[in-house]
Amino acid sequence: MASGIRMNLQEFLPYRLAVVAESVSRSVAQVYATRFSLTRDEWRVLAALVESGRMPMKAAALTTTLDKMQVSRAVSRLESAGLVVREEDPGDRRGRILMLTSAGRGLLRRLLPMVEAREAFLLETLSEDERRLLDGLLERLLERSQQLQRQG
Amino acid sequence: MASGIRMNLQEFLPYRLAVVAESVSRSVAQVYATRFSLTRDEWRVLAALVESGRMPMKAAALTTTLDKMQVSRAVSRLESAGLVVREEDPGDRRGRILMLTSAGRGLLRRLLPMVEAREAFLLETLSEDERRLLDGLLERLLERSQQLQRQG
DNA sequence: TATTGTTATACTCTATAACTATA
DNA sequence: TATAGTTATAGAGTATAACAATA
Repeated sequence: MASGIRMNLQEFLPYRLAVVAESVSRSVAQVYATRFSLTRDEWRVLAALVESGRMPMKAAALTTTLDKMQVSRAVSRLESAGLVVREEDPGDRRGRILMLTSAGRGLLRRLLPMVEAREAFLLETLSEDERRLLDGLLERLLERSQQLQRQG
Repeated sequence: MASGIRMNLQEFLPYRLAVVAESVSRSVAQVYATRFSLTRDEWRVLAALVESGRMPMKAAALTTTLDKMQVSRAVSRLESAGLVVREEDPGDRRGRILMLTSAGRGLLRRLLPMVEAREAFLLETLSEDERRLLDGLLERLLERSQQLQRQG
């Protein structure tokens, strides 16, 4: 072509990944946002709490890959909605521990099956081998992209 | 566990995809945002113009998966920066045709090698077979997620 | 001195829709 | 009536940093 430069956006991996991730994200957000009035950050914090029902805020930030400010704000809203409470951490009085309330557990009991049904629908088209492979490929891409970000 | 409900956020596909896509996106944005002061939307519009150097705005919206408003704003900024111009479409006077300026082409000639080097670094860890497979898996996930979004 | 969590601020992005000019 | 593009506006999300309490 005239310009002597090339680029096909459609085949550019970062673009493809962004488009797919955004579409997948929207398909799940339809459940937690539209039907349960949760933001993505609130949903992530709740999801992090499913396993044990309690977690230090610091740990919630790590497992959700949100920063402390995003967690702090999401938790404020969740607490106002009566879905979680914050209590003091006796081991480190700077920290606070998040706990699901029974209302929070109730919401998750209704929400999780819907969200997991959507994930199952997405995964239906992939064989077991393909799922494992996808997982490994994503992991490698994550590591490489983090390496690029560190080197600036 | 006490709650009788389960969910491991780390293994939840929509979450994993979002985390990887965001990290990959940031690793590329370091180039176009930090070094060339472009937003993601501006970068996408420019990338769409690489192949032929000109394109109707409507087509740019389709190939970038941005909506017409996002394209309109990105193009306004790109035009202020002297990187593209809009001219009338003689075939349909509602439409306008985007054209790269020589400054735009010059910027792309400097930017593309850097961006493509990053993509190459990301892809280095994948074999040819794995790249093809990843592409197919992403395509299937995209279709399925669009299906979920349509059904609401 | 460093860390946890909160708050403030400014900035960007997003969603919706009204508006114009054409078709 | 419908479409291409622009503009307006309000709401969400993001980035940075200052701050209080504690380690």
